[in-house]
Amino acid sequence: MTEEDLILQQVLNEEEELTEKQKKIIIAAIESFSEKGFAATSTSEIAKKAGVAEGTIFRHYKTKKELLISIVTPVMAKLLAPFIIKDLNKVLDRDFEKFEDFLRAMIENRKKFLKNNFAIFKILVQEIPFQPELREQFLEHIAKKTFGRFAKLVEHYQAKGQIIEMPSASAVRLAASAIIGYLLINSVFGSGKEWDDEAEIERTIEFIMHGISKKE
Amino acid sequence: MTEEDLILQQVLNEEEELTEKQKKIIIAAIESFSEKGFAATSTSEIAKKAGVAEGTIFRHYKTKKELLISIVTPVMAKLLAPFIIKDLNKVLDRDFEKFEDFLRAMIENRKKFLKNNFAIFKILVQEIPFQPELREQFLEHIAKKTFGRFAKLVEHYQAKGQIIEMPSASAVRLAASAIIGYLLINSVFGSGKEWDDEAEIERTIEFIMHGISKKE
DNA sequence: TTAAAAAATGAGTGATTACTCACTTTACAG
DNA sequence: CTGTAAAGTGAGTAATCACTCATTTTTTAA
Repeated sequence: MTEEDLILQQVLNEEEELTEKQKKIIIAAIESFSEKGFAATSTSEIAKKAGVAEGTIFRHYKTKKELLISIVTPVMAKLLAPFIIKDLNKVLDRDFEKFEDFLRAMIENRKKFLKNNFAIFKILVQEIPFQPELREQFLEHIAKKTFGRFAKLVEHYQAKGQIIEMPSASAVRLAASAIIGYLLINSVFGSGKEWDDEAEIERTIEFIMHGISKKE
Repeated sequence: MTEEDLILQQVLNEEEELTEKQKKIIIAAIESFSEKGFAATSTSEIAKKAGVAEGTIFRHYKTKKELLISIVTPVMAKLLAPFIIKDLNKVLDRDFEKFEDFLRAMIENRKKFLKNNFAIFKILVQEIPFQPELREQFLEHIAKKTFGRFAKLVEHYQAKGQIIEMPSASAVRLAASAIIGYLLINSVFGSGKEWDDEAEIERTIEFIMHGISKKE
């Protein structure tokens, strides 16, 4: 439970048996795709960066696109896995009495994930609009499975009287917008000293719960 | 005041005098860049789609990148212009008594803009991570000018007692996250019949004002 | 009507692209 | 050791890339 978040490591170790050269190819490809974009990265460049002959790439991956997909797929499958697939059901009835506490844990969890997998995440976001395979995977893994789970979670807290009545899809959208907005801005400005992270997290949670209007 | 939002038309008509062929090049380039991405689009493809010789492109634009920038720059400059540069100051003290009304107008305004300029907007978002010139322009036009104006607007409504006390930057971030989240999801699912647009707009505004917690 | 300027052309440039394949090296079971 | 399969190689492929330039067509103005 220490560093299950490092998807790169996870893929390099667990999955199938990868040769040393193959690992180097993956690492080099992630770096280049993230920096320059998929289409603007050449296979010769990846080979050079990986210290490998260009032919070696095509021994393991039939095409350049297949290399991309082999990198991005595990992120898809695990993007929200720690909470969703493993823990969400427990969370639902046991762990968090208050929705606010769930939000806090959620933000912390996804923040770590994003930090640990920023390069791969960036590739994913960049290429989804152009790669139909990726879009399908995304809809399958994220949009359907994950979103459905969150909807149920919202309904749970609605039943408890902590969340107002509205379609659960809308509630998920609104909360997710705020959290994703926080995560993205934190990933850009998080290192600056004007950014008070603790405070911003609390403001985000407070905002999701109570908005920004003055109570009277 | 009818269709000032169509940036493409605006560029093609107003700006400098463009030849017919040049207009066709711009239209073809926007289409291809939006569909396949900048790096994956070839100049020969643009020329063919525009019904123009490839050399004609390079008569007007020194490089392919210059073509990209000439397309995206006006969007930058005008992305939030209608509200910001032209109307925001008036709005500030006169038009909207309540912050909620401002939000409503804001959402409607930006929704139209996005709908009318979706292809160019997509290109902008896609290429900002890879084109330093675009990033600079973005910081100059959007991040600084626009964000500063919004911050002032928030402070105005804080002074009126309609928004709780918090750093104005944080309030802008939170409200903008909710609005942008709405706009993006609307641009994807907005055509489906499960999407009740009026209701989602109101929920978004209500969320920004009061969050999703049950009042008691 | 004409001459100069601007716009447009498309064949041609060398560089680079993703990918192939005959070959060599390495790993390992019997 | 030996044989076999997998891993790795890098020169070579045709296609495509962004871009050039000598030439032709169109526009403009006197």
